[in-house]
Amino acid sequence: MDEKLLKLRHSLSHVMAEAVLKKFPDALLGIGPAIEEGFYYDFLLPRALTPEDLNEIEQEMRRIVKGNIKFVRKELSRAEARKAFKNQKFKLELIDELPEGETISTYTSDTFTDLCKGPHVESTKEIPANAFKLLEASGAYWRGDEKNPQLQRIYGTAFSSKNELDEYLKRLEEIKERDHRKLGKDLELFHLSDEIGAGLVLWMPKGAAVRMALEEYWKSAHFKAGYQVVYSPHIAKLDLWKTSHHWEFYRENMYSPMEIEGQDYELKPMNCPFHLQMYKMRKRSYRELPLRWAELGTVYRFERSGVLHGLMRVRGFTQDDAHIIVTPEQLESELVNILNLNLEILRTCGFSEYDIYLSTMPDHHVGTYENWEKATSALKSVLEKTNLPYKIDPGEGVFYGPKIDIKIKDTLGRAWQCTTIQVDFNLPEAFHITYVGEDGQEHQPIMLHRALMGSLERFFGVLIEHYKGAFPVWMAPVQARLIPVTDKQTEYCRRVVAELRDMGIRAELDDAPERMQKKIMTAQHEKVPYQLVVGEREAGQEQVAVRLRTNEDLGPMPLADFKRMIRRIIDERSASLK
RNA sequence: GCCCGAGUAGCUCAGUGGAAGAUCGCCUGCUUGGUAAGCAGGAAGUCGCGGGUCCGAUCCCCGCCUCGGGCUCCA
Repeated sequence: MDEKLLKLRHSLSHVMAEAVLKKFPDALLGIGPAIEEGFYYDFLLPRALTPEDLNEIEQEMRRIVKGNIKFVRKELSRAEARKAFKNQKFKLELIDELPEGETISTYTSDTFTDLCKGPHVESTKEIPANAFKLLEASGAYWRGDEKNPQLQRIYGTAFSSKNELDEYLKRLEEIKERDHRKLGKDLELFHLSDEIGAGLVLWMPKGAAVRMALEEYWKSAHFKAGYQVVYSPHIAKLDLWKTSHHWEFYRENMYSPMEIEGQDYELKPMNCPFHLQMYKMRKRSYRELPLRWAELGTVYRFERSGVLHGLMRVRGFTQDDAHIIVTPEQLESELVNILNLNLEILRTCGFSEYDIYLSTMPDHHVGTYENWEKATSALKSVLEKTNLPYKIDPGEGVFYGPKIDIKIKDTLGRAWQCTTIQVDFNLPEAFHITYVGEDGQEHQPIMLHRALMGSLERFFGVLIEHYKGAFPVWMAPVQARLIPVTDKQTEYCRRVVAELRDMGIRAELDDAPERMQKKIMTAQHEKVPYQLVVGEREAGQEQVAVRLRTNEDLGPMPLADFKRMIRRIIDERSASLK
């Protein structure tokens, strides 16, 4: 965000606070910063805000802005500041936490003075009165800590011109239209049923078709990259999770154990301990490494009810997981392999822009500082060698090791965390896994955890929003829909469907007692890539008239030509339709 | 989990302290139509669940559930 916009938004948050104080003179003030998409301010108020309140506050803000109010900065001593904000306990807390020697300043505009280091606009003259809007009120804990009192946060947004505001509001509308929950319902991709339980996904046939296409591609890409696929059960003895340290470090996300014949079993939140048991089935040689075991493993994690969100945040999900056992010498080159496979898979699925983060050692962790250091520098060096720009996320690693997280950017530029690549010295240690080296001695290998799509549920949610439901042909739930012009062509259409299905193409006949135009509209709404219209002319000449969901009409073509075209588009996993 | 808001037909959504509505979809009949909605008829609702107030509650009150927007956390 540029400096000008930042000043504008931050100044508006002060104007908003003034308006709120006029309405609620006893309001206690939290903080009120400018943010990525606007600004907010937190207040402790005597009652809950209503939408009408927001309206009134916004009107009052417009009145204030039009008054050409000056923003005046003043520096003061800690004692003066404490005195000035003696009735504002949250501000006092902030003052007391300012480090010794820090300049303390306030900004006064009109009747409102706030503890603030600035900067601000010179005067509200610089704020266009028609380019800001209050968006919503919600709850927010003081300082983001749920042990603290909950304040009411008012969000607003502001721009340098009405045009930009309108564009932003239009973008919000666009986001709403792409919402995977809405599209998932309209297109019958998935279903979340109260009676099944929150955060537990039912994949409807059309969503399942997309998933199968993804899984098929995923398997072939992994096969080429030297992976082997494995399967493991959904529950395991609680002791396994104690050995792995998950019970100690990850318990808050795990479900309560269930007792089976006097033994405690636990629903799996991760796949790794299973793969380690497979490794330990027998003695392993360095000649077998790197050992790459992949599993579409379904895990269950407890998530607080308030964080669940469609497919993006659920309680049961399938990771495209893999665990790779390497010797220390193989670590870096294997990380490069993973990154390459990852970028290839993401690109094929339509994503070519990313935000990459390197997450370092968290406070609560296992393992030696030395190992953490080694692992972190390996990740760093690989990112640098592959020329991928990244940011450091300090303290955000997993308890057993540092990680690279990749957020993919969709068509609207929104970032979604999917890929995670983690280095782990802990589990090999905890499970005492070894390999016999060239020297005949036992050594401890390093384990890599990685999920590229992340979870199929979230990845699917991102895909739905990215493509707005109009999936590339290779993923599309229905790839071709046969539309007879009259009933007389139904038999021919049935035969074409059978022939296409023989080729593995998801083709369907629309034999509803409706007119062709209606069937085209239905296919358009369902975003079916190819609508094959068949009238007397086509049926008589072994042809189909090909209409694309882009509304483009390719006209009649020999059925054999269409088959060749769709075969090629699918095999190339092309984003195009012809 | 917490704060705020919402829950009416399969979907989207009107509505009312006194007989529950529309559109699309679904079913039936007619229509056989050449690139985005043919005509007619019909079925469909425990008005989220439980309790309370009231002669009477889908509507008012209380509790719960689910969903949405946030806070916090994550694939």
